[in-house]
Amino acid sequence: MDYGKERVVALVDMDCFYVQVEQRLNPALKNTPCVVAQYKTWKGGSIIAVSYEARAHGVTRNMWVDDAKKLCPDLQVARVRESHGKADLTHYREASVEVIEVMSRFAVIERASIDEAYMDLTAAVQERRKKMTDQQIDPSLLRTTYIQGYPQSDLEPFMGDDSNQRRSRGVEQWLASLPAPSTGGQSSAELQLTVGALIVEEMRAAVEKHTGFRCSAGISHNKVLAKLACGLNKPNRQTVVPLDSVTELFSTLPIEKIRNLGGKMGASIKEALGVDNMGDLTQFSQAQLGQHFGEKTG
DNA sequence: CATTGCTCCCCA
DNA sequence: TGGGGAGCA
Repeated sequence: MDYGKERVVALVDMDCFYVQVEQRLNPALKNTPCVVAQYKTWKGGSIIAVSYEARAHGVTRNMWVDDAKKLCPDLQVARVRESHGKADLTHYREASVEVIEVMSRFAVIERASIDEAYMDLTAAVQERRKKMTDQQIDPSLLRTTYIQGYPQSDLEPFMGDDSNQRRSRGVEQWLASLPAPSTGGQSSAELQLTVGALIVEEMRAAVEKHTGFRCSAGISHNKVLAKLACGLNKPNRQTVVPLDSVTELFSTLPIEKIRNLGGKMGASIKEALGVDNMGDLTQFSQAQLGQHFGEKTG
């Protein structure tokens, strides 16, 4: 039973979604340090979404607006609509529906929150592969894709640190390592992920075209890895996490970075087993985890 | 009062 | 059915 390679799963996450909604409404906010805040009376209100320009100044979610202005004096503030004295998020929910509608053209969507959705792309990948016959995949179709673990530096000893050049070399190396799509009946797991990434590139382009909103995405073999992948390169980028990259990725990954292990659960695992990294966990057997839920990661 | 709001899950 | 805990944004 080759474990966990059979599906292609993606997570799409809108970049600072509430900010983008406000920026579409008021274009003067585009490309500026700005936040969305709720309530006004206490310390200027609390911040619930932050543009990347504002993040560069150290502004974070949950900060008071008055404190954020100290870090970023020309910060612009959009306010959440209030009705009956409560924050009213219907505005953002409606924008979320727009996004979901576009994404649903490509696959069945599982809405995870107002700005995140999972999708199982396994069937869509099989369909797409039938149409692809034996063509090679052109790297220009993976314009915003990162392959975790690539470029392998031993193959690329003199690589600079220009980030798009590195990204691009990684994709080229990865594509070169794939078996030819036409050989054999069923494709490798790696090829499936690549075709998944192709579909997600197209989906994200369609979302931006029809809604104006940008997003990031992760593509892997299960929801936990897709979620982790999505966070590796933001904003407006997507990341493939192949199973072979997981060992290295986990070797330095704090347990609380894994979805559902960010709270007491993760803390209790650390204490009970005396470990810090996901990599340290692999030496324990399934039996030790049986007490709790059964999400596997590979 | 000073995160807040939402969602999922479990249990009475 | 609703409250409370947990996790997340």
